[in-house]
Amino acid sequence: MSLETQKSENSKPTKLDFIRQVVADDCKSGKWGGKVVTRFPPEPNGYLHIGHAKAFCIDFGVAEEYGGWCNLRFDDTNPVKEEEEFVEAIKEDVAWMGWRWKYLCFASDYFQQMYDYAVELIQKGKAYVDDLPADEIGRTRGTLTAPGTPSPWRDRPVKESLDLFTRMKAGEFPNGARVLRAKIDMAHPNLNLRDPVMYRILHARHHRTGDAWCIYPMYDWAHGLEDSIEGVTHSLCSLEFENHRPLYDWFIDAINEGRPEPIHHPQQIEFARFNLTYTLMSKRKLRTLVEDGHVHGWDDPRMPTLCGMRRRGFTPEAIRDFLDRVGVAKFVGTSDYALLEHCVRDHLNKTAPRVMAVLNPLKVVITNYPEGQSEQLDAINNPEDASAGVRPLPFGRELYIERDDFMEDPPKKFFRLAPDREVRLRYAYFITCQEVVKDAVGNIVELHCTYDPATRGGDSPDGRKVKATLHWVSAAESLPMTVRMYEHLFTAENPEEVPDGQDFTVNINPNSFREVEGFVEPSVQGAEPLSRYQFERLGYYCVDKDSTADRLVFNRTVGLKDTWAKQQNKA
RNA sequence: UACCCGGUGGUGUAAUUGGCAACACACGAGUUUUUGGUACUCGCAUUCCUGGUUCAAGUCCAGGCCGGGUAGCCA
Repeated sequence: MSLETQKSENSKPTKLDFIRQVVADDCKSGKWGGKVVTRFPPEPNGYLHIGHAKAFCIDFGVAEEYGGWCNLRFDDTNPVKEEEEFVEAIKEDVAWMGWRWKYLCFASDYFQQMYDYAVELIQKGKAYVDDLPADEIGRTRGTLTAPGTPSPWRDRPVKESLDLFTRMKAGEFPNGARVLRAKIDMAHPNLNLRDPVMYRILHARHHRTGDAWCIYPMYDWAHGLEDSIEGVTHSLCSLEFENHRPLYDWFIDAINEGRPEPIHHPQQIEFARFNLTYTLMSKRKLRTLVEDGHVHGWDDPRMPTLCGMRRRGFTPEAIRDFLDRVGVAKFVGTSDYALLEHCVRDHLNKTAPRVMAVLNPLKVVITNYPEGQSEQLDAINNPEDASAGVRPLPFGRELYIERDDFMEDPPKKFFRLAPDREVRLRYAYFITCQEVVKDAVGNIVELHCTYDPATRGGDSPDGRKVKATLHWVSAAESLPMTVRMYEHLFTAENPEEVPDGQDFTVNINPNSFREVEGFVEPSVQGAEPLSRYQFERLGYYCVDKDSTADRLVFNRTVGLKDTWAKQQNKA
């Protein structure tokens, strides 16, 4: 299959980013025999967020577009930090985003192979066991501007290193007693090449290998080998590993030196991670938010975690669309949260059924509507999708409308209900406000209106117009519900930007969470958690997992664009 | 003050590899509308700076400025 065909089948007319450019060129030149193998290599020590999603959408996306495959590989080289629980959560999130891995892999599956390679390096005089304590290794590494100094054990005989390394593996030494180091160059301007540690002693139970090992490979030693073993052609990663690439190359070259069958040497390409306005991506800071109770958990709908965004009501399609539009480059920028919201609205507009709900109810009594009577009206489920059909909607004498939709003394541009003014109730009737009923202190308690029976369905036979259409629910036949309203978690576009000696928590938005009680039309009865709706004229809402048979709970995913509110804010 | 990588509207990316700076979002102004939604129209840039090469430079060269990454037995 030709590249062109492939691309058009995936209907991605977008120009190639610099990574896809390289991959396309490699496919054309036959560099890897036309093969494309990528991988997404998370460490199973936390939940995935939108930043990870950018990475794995590139990994899986590139593989798919060029007829190759992508592995999901857990980088589980540090048993003290990793847990099985996260393996499952990560698999769920990647799958939810719509990706299918070819092989499910674990770095720990390659421990023996890595060990064998390490022994070879020692035999070649390219690695040595160092007895220096950790702090001493740190001190002798030098600084950014000053060279390091060689360890006194650097030139110890190969035989001795071999013996010591074997005994490290056998468990003869306590944690931290010795390490295996690559013998490269203690004066190298790239600090990664100053005899990096390859193995450390860690007497810890591993979530997959149990007690089989008490020495564990360091990331820099392991990662390139994992890619090599899996035949990864394009090892895509973030910018901070640019400085590590020479080390990975050195390791593979060192292994291949004098080897009749060279092992596979993957090509690493780095791209920039991305930042999102009003959002924090650092795992440590997200943990602080959870542990200090600023949010209600890792899947709090305000969190940028995939589980949080899922609970919020974001769709995988919208997230992917957003990531596609953000693009790939080497410039570390900050994407606009508004773009994410746009993508979410865009997808939900096409797919979410419409429903009417009132979040800040104001009672309306239709005084000329017969008491005790009710009727069913037809409502369109989705004007963007004719196949979604219609549903019945109960109408009665007493209704609720949104408090914001009435003003006793309206300004010039206010089109909604006001005394003596006529508006349309969506899919129902034209009504006219006749009387404003207030309590003792002057609060508006209810409105008395009359309706025009001839406008049933919302059209006037005489052709007269109204300036506004309001959403509403029947007081007698609507369902009470709790709605959780979310705002940005931070008030600052860049939450990291803080005055003097303060930390990011000063930027936390105290109003990011608010619960309101409202009413929704009866058609949503029994909706499953994660069901998404548009509450007409309000926004997109999704059923929360806390919802029960007798109490509906919704999360606001994102509001509709609101030019009226925008004008108000300017005034 | 070492090494590596970057710098194009407010934001994020394009520019057939030297040929009229394009797209989306945001913002502003309108049209349509039984959602003040959607859709549609219009507006919004001295390509970080200074020199150089060239008929022609965002693109090539030189110097500068600014930003990011790097000193775990973390990944």
